[in-house]
Amino acid sequence: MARGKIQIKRIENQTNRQVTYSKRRNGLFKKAHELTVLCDAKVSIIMISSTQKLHEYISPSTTTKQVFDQYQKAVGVDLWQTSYQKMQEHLKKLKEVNRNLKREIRQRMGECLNDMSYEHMVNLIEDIDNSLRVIRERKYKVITSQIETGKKKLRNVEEIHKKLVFEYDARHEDPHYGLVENEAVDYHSVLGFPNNGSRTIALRYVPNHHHHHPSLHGGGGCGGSDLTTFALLE
Amino acid sequence: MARGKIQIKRIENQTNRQVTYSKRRNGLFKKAHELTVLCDAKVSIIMISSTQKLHEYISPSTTTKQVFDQYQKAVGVDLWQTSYQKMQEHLKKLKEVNRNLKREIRQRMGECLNDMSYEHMVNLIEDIDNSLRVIRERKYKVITSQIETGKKKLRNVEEIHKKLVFEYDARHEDPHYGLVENEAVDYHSVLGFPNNGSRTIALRYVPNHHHHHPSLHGGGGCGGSDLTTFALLE
DNA sequence: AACTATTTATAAGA
DNA sequence: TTCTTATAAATAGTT
Repeated sequence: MARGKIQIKRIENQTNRQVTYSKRRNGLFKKAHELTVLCDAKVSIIMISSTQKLHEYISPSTTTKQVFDQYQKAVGVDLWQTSYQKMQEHLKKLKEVNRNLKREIRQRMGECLNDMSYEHMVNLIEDIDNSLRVIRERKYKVITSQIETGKKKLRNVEEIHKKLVFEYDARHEDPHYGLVENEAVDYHSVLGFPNNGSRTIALRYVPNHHHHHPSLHGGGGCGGSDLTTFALLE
Repeated sequence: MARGKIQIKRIENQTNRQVTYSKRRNGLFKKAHELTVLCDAKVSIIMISSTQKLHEYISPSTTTKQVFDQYQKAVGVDLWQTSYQKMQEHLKKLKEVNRNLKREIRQRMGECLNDMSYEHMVNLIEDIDNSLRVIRERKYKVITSQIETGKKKLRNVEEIHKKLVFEYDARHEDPHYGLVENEAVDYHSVLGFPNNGSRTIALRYVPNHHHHHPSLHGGGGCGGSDLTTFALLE
């Protein structure tokens, strides 16, 4: 607007364009500020240059966030306002639910009974009583099944033991009996016990040593590392 | 900037202010658009007048939301991004807490016991048992206090009844005794019972009719609306 | 909303 | 970037 009129169209020379951007940006911001003061208005300007640089003007009496919020309220466009509000409502509901759950637990634990009606108390007692019965039944079942498992495992051990004794006796009657190699018995897989039981019984039995006769009643020559262990029920 | 220089300060005359607002707003938007075209830039202007009216300019190549998003990314400052994230974390935590509370309740109600350890189950039973004891004690207390209150009220009624019988007998011995008007006894206030008890006993006693002798054993002449009622304990 | 005297913004050059 | 300056554009006050 000086030294010659210009066409309003993209300035192709990049340097020129940037200079003009800078000059006119200042002009725009100055005008915006004058408008702010003269007319008691609020102005927010955000500019992004062709090189993606960002500049902003905001009236001194406000903040960009405030203007954003007002814009949203006025235009109604869903920038994020609604999702924000929905979130807050969700939060509120969750808190409410939470409070109720906590109250229920407290009541079930015998607290906060002062403001409870007599009828409600009777119902609560009946309810808890039923629950207790259910849980005790469950506990009973667990115990029963554990005992059952224990019995089976015991029977297994006894059977193996019997076999071993039988073989032992047979060998004593006939020294040539049973000199078979690789006769190892995998107790662990037979019993289905884990290796790492916390309480174990060591049976001094060395199954897989060549040129050795198995001995149930333990010879001193058996190293500790060869002990076969049986986990017991905890 | 024409026909005289002006000071950049608030225009007090409202009409002038609004005219200037309108003119300069157009000027600003025009400049913004020229900048957009000349410099290949993106400009967002939001203006709020002193009368809270909102106007905006946005470069044709973009949208206000896009500019907002870019602004947030660039400025990064706490417009709402962080508060949004904080909210989401809060929400997540609440949901987690909620889930745990619900699980606890379900367990206390005897559900979801399959994945509970035996020890945990024993503890739970003990805990619930204690709670039940507490609640039953509480229930007992409530019953006790209600019975106590009932006894007191009963004693009151008996006393009043005795007095009435005594007065009745006295009057039969001496026909001139006790011809006193306004001898009404307010049973309700004496007993402390509410008027609207659901179960009531009607005592046919008309205390406040002039020219009538009180009769405890009810004459047919007594209208139903004059019945004095006693609320019983529910 | 239109007019216009004047101020202001700014394009081009330094 | 900043300064200068001729000139285009914006606009205050008026109609």
